Amino acid sequence: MENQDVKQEVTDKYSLRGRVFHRIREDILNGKYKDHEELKEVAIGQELGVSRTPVREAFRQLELEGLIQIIPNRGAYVTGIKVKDIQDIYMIRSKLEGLCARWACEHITKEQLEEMEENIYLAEFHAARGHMEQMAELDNRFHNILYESCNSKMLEHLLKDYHQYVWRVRQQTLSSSRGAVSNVEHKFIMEAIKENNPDKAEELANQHMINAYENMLDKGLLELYEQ
Amino acid sequence: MENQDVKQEVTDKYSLRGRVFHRIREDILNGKYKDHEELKEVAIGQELGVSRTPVREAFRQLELEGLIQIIPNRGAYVTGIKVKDIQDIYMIRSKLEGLCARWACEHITKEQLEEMEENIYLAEFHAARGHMEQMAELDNRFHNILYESCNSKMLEHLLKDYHQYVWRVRQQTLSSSRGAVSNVEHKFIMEAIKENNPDKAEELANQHMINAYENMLDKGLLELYEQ
DNA sequence: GATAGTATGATTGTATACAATTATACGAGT
DNA sequence: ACTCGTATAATTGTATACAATCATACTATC
Repeated sequence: MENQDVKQEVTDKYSLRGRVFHRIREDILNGKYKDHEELKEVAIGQELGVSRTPVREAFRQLELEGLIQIIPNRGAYVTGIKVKDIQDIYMIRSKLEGLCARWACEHITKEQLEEMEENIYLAEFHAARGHMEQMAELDNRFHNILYESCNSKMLEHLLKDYHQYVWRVRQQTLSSSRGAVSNVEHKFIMEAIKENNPDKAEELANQHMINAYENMLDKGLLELYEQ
Repeated sequence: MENQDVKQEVTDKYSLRGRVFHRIREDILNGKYKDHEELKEVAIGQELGVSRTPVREAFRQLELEGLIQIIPNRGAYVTGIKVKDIQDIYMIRSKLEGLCARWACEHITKEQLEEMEENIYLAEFHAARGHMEQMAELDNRFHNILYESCNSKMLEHLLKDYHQYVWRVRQQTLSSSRGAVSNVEHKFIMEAIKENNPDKAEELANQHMINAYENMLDKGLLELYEQ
């Protein structure tokens, strides 16, 4: 099954459709294409140097991810990131990361635990020096390890999706002072998993998300996405 | 935004792609296409009387839903329903239906509450007479009302997806004696929402899913999907 | 007989051509 | 001036043609 992801990456890298899909996805998430903007097949095809076919296939996928809305015989329109959606995702993730941490207690491998410890150790180093970019990357990686350690492809896939979705906001959040605090929370979560305490791990992961969310609110970071 | 769903239905009904998508989806979920079976574009196109283009677009969507796996330049292979996936989904849904019920306390409309009451009342009637088909439909509808009442398009969409995914299993479960019990649980959930008690509503919805899951295990209904 | 290499056929990936639908502009009628 | 209808342009929906890739079978070589 890990195979599938590898294959997927290969697809995305070498097929035009995959490249178009990821490119448009990025452009929407990064704000190049604004809310309600119309995406035209030929225009995007020309911009990327491909025909309409791979563009259309990419559109179908983007629609299923909720990033665009396709109206039959009319066109594809960007569905921008809504503040409400981000809020909802944080609450949903709160529950699911809790579940993920709970399952991780039983299924995490020695290698994954070691990588977590290394991750946290490294993050302490970079936090002390204010290396924001590295912090963001390490945070990213910590959560991905957690997702992979729960032994559920379903949950892993779901959480990775949401994680991606709020990536931009998250990066800004971590660029604030929360980086160090967040890392300490990671440490507690890891320790709970290590001592195989599912209730504690769940509760901590739960709270970790809520803290991140409230920090975001406090800092007014969501206003960037106000409509 | 409710508009979007309507538009989507129109697409699915009138576009070839939408029809192909739903048809293949059904066929996979209903077991016509077995696990690991290869789906060939031309064959399916001929069977449905369309060209490869709409079939390919449908494939891309099915891949994103995880129902098929596309290996570049090789083909599309059915990813059958795994027992593990169903188990995971029930646990994920347990958490999310809880969250949904919690949010419903604040956001449910008078109309939705009335439809819920009617639903439960009707279900009592059919449960007493052993009308399994109606019970399944009413259960379906109850959960959909709940999803729609939480005021979160994100959560609603997610829960509806999962609900669909385990539809077959669920129907079998309800065809057993649990129908009446399940309806009583619905009643309690509704009452908790009605009296605006989020903690209680969440806990009850939570447990409702776990009960459904354990009933499924007890009855050995998952063995139908054993690989 | 086993294996490596090659040729052939099947299948997918992409581009393009044509059909259907929708939006826009223009003009006639009031 | 306004509205309705029609013509035209733009855009998407679908089908098909061609290119690239992969699987299979056959043959030559050891």
